[in-house]
Amino acid sequence: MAVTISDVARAAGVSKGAVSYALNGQAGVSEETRQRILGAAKELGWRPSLRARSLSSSKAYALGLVVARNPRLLGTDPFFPSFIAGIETTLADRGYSLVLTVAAKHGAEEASYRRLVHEGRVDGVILSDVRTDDPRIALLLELGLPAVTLNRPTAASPFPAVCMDDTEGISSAVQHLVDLGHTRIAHVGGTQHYIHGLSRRTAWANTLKRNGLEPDLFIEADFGAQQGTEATARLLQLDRKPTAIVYANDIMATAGLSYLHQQGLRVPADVSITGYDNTEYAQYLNPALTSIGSDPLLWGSTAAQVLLNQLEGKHDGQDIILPEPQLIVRGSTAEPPA
Amino acid sequence: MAVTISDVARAAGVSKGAVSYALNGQAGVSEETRQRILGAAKELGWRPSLRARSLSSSKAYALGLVVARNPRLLGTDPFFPSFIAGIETTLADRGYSLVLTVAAKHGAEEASYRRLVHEGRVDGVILSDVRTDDPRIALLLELGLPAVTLNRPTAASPFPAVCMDDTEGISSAVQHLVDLGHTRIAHVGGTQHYIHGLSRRTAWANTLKRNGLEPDLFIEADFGAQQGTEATARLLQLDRKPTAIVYANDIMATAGLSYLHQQGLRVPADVSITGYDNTEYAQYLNPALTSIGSDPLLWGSTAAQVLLNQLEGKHDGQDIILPEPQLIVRGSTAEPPA
DNA sequence: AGAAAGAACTGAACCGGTTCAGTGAGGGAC
DNA sequence: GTCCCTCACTGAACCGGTTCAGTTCTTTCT
Repeated sequence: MAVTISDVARAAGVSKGAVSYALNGQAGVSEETRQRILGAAKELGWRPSLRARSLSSSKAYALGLVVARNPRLLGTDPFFPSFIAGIETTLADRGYSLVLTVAAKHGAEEASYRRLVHEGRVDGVILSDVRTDDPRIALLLELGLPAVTLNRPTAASPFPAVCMDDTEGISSAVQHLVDLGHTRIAHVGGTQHYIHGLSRRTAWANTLKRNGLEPDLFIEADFGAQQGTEATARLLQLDRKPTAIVYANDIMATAGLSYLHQQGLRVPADVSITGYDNTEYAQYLNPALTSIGSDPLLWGSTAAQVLLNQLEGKHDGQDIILPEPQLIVRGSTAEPPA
Repeated sequence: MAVTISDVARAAGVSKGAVSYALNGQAGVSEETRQRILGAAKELGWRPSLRARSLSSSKAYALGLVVARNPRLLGTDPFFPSFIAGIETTLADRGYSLVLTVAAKHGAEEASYRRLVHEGRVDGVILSDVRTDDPRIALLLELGLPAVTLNRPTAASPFPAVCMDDTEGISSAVQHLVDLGHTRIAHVGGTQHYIHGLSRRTAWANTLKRNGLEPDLFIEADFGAQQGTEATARLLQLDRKPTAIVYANDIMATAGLSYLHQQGLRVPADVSITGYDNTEYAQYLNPALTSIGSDPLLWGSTAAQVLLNQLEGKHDGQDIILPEPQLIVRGSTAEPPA
């Protein structure tokens, strides 16, 4: 079969233990012997068995990601594929793997984390889609599972966070609209239960207030196309109709755009709109969508790095702040109608 | 620490071996004893250690998926997230996990498969994005790694395939256009190197021939927006300009639509277009995009099932044929200009 | 010079399962 | 009554690493 540690030990004329020490860079072997052992290992083409290692060291050499989304809607979101790719760029280098779980139903999420722990599949998890008072924080603590969170949770969390603040992006979108002369700027927010839903709304509101405008045109939706349409419809029924709508993501903006067209409104002549995510198709919409472009790839690779460092006791516990997503102005924003 | 097989054996008054037999439903214990053992296990809350099992049984209890895509473009594709969710629905039920790998660079793909095998991370892999004469078939054979392929490869493959034929969808799109009166129907294809790129082109060509039309308006692109735009531009420069364009996916169609608008052409009044995938945003384009809707979720869950059955020796080797994706007619197709 | 400390390495236990050879009891055939 | 077979189960080896308690030899300190 495959070559084992015993083969290497025999070839190098030492004991199994010595080989283990040499491999892991631990004390207990002289530099000379270490080289001889590593030489023999190389010659024999030895790769230590991950399974044996896992068993004796109680480590999985893998990280987990639990995605709690309706599978049918998952394809909508441009975030995850890139984010996962980012995680992978880090893991591949470090000999770790990613175990991915999709929790469709609500109760399935907690069960997924429990299963990952009980089966010892992973050494830690990356917590995305953090919610206000996220119950998973307590769950992970109970399970004793190390983690890193995307953005700092509102609930007290002992885990390091990797933050990509959406404030600046949203603020500059709103400011951009104010500068164009808009005074009735609405926000179609995502689920406020998610901290990124909430923070986008807050950024929108704060920027309006800074400009002496009232942040009263708000409707909560769920980041999905359907509710994006409905929210847009409700805004149009108001007495105080908006001349600009800041959507919390591109898909809602896209659905809103479609609805506005159906109602005979021109974008941006009658209504300006902005999205968030800078989805690839955003630039091909008619008109091209002004959006805010984040960097999920960087977010993923950084989160994985922080978690691995944490596992190795090398992380200082500080949150990592990533560059803020930037506004990308395109054709969907213009001066308000006279 | 956690309760082990020895604890259960002691509690039930039998040996470790007996517990193992009882757990795995093997012969060697009487029904009475089996019940007693299972009872004791339940009482103690015993969960057999995946790691120990993996080591002694040489199995990983996990499947692998290697995605070879440029990470930046990965977010574009609505296929993978849903597909992965489908895989998960099957795996979660069977106690397996999914190990996901993203291979950014070209050489990284082979390395990924090798690593999964050498580290014993997975018991089998799902092969997506199958290419003509796909070199991975030989690689997997060399590595002795079981697999299932999405659609039947052109190269001889001993692996079972789970097929979702794109022929009918494309055919009915072309037929739909012919029925509307179009005679110059172009195809902007995806990479022909992928079997789904090739088969869509073939379906387009065959349907035209069946209707006595010449399939001469073909341009190969790479399934990406940029090349979708360029291909559209080239089609418009031809003497024999198309009045309809069948794109191999939605993102190219979307980019094409944008370009047509820029050129002052109206869709569908001047040019009809169709996509493929039925991305969520397709219905929100202006005009809404006629597309072909596949079912990645079903594809994923079925592929995982077939592979697991295969691993347990329960699969008969037959290919599985899934329902064909269907045409969804929307506003982007109409009669050709007079 | 003698004691103590440290470095280099060995041997065996251990992680928690699976599996196989072996044992003893019970039953059926002749 | 004897032989043989089957069934139910045990004990130990095994998977391939990690880790800890010892052993031996060298160095350092007083």
